[in-house]
Amino acid sequence: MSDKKKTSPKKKEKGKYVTESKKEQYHHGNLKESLVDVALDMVRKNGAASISLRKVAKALGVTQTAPYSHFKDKTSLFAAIATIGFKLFNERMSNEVPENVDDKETLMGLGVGYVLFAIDEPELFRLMFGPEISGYLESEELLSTGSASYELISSAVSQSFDEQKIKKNKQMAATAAWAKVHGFATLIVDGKLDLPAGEEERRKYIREVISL
Amino acid sequence: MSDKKKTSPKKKEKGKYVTESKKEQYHHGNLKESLVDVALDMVRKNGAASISLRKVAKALGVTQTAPYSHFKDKTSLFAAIATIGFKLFNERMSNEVPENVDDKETLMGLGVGYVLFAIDEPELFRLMFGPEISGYLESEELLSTGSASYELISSAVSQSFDEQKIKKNKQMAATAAWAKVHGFATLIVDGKLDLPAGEEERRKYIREVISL
DNA sequence: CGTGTAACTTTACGCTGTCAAGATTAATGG
DNA sequence: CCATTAATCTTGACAGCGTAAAGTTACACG
Repeated sequence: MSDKKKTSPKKKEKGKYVTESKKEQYHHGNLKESLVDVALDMVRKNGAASISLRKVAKALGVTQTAPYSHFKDKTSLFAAIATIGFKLFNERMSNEVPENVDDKETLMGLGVGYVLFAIDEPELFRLMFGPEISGYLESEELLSTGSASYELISSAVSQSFDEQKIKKNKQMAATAAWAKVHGFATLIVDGKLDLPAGEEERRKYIREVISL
Repeated sequence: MSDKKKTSPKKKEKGKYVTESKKEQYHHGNLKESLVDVALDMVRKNGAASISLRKVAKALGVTQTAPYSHFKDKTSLFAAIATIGFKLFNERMSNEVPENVDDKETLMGLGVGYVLFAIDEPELFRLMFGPEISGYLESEELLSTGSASYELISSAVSQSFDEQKIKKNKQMAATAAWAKVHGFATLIVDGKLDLPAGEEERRKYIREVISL
């Protein structure tokens, strides 16, 4: 009943994310970022369903309730991860568009980027479009990065149609384009489709399917 | 310490699924079907995530472990529900195809049915294509009803292409068709798209988007 | 009628998200 | 520089979850 306090410092195993050097400090220092880092890793490796706040906390050497100082609940941690996901997603799409191409090629590039991202980051993609954060409206950043994705495609469709002097309803065309590419990505991520092996073969395959 | 056994019969509330009349029998009678019925209801109303085996059991007036006499685990109950889902899904698609139409119209009807099903049964659709049963290979019936869906579309694409004397890779064309319709349905189910109000307006809208 | 077996209960374990209250430390302002 | 405040983290607890193990009931069949 005498020593409640840390007589032995628990011999913390100190994984790569546990604060280094300055041993055993009460405040972690940058727990919030670390939580996102670790959780992002876990999502990538084993999917969002495999995550528990307690495991994330333990991996960082803090107690199970420490995350609640930085995140309202589990969903808001997922939202932070998904936000990162959408940023990477938007970059990936943009990077797939070559300089100085016409609007049709721009649209194609975005679509290829969309699908390639899903291939490279299946679990992150699932989280971004999955039920864990669906209907979560409390993060402005998540909403904006998320809708930025749609804007990319939507405006490319619009411009592509101007270019080709097509008069069809642009909104519906954008929906159709988005649906095709999203469905393709979803089916791949869910293991419903087989893919060619190399990156370039895949790019070619994706282009062909998208253009059908 | 004397009366472990049911001195008072617990005054069972007896919801609509609890076996009627013959009160308080040890054996439920048709627990397996009842479990699926109740769970299907719950999925429809609140989504698969809202389900717990314990709640399903309680709704039927049996103890929490009773379901394990009929289902290996929670996933296999989900698989049973998804199987029903795929049967309804396949019926819905087939019913949307009028008699004596060409292969192109057949394909269109299937697509419209695909999307309409997703609209009418969003939670069931999500379960059918969601992570809960993804990778579950232990139910032959689930696998066959599931792949029947793909066959419907795939063979319609194939015939439609013969009809139109199109020579493109049929498999890729089937993939593209499936992707478009599946992505469309997924986006609707996830609340990412707005829909017209009436059934006929929706049918028209779906046809237009699909044909783009 | 006796017995095996399928259907169900009892009990229990470890894991989960999250709340409330307290301890510790960093930050701030006098 | 010190006192107070506010942020951060810990302790402890609760209810709900999936599910394993072992016991009980009752029906089906020889």
